[in-house]
Amino acid sequence: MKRNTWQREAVREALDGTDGFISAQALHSSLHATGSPIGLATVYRALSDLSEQGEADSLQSPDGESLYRACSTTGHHHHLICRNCGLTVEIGAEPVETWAQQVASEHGFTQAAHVVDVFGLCANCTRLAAV
Amino acid sequence: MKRNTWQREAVREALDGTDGFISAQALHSSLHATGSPIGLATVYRALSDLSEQGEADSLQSPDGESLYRACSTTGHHHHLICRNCGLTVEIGAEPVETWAQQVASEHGFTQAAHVVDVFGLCANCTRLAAV
DNA sequence: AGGCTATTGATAATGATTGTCAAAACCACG
DNA sequence: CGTGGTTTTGACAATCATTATCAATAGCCT
Repeated sequence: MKRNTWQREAVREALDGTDGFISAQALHSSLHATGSPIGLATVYRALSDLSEQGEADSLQSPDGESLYRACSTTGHHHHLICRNCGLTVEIGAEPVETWAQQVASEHGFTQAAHVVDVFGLCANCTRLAAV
Repeated sequence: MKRNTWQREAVREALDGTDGFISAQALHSSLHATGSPIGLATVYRALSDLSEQGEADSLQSPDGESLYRACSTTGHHHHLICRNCGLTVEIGAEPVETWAQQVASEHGFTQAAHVVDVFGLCANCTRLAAV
């Protein structure tokens, strides 16, 4: 059975209060900074639970870390991420969904899953970078 | 200056002779299996070099390993990968390219890059899995 | 309240990747 | 064909994120 603990709740809230993606390590530090004695292993467990239950999304940073994010929509969606400031926009991707399915079946593949993330510079960072 | 060594050549050839993506570790084992005394660190270095020079593509497997592949086309393309046997098909993704650009600009993002990979089970593995 | 069991957390273990550094290999050049 | 200066190699240690271990704790049901 699934039990409710303050630790899990703390992780959920910390995620909610964070803009963009954050690593398990960073989230743990952040919690410690606010005085929470939560353990690192617990943060990892809570995050992978949340991710499994669809309450959080996860992706891998270019250098191999797993990053997590609390997502407002529970359905399937993708992300548009500013590579400079981390700002993240949730985006639907209907055209991509159908395209992925089609390409997969064209080649005889089944159980197609896909990784689709768009990295760029948000309007703000674009302006700053132009200077 | 960049020097040519048989080790670098060996890594390049091993990559060429491999279907689909392969991890640095696996490539190293594979080389050892053929009698090559090449060192693990060297394989890592050679792979990251090849990847930087655009002679190889790299991506991260769902469990965080870095995988490499020699790609036939040097242009921009994506991959359809069998998550069981590693079989890989290079796919163009025109619809996705335009979609990504469009979504990015809709949100004021510039310099949009994207990660698009489709994982599934190839026809063969699908059949095996059905048993 | 009592008991059963899931969860926690400190720490060890794992596993991929990168750093270190002396020895060996490469590449002009004479 | 040697020689010298540098790059590259490779064995091994170090790092870093993540996962496993396991006794102690804390939830939840009755």
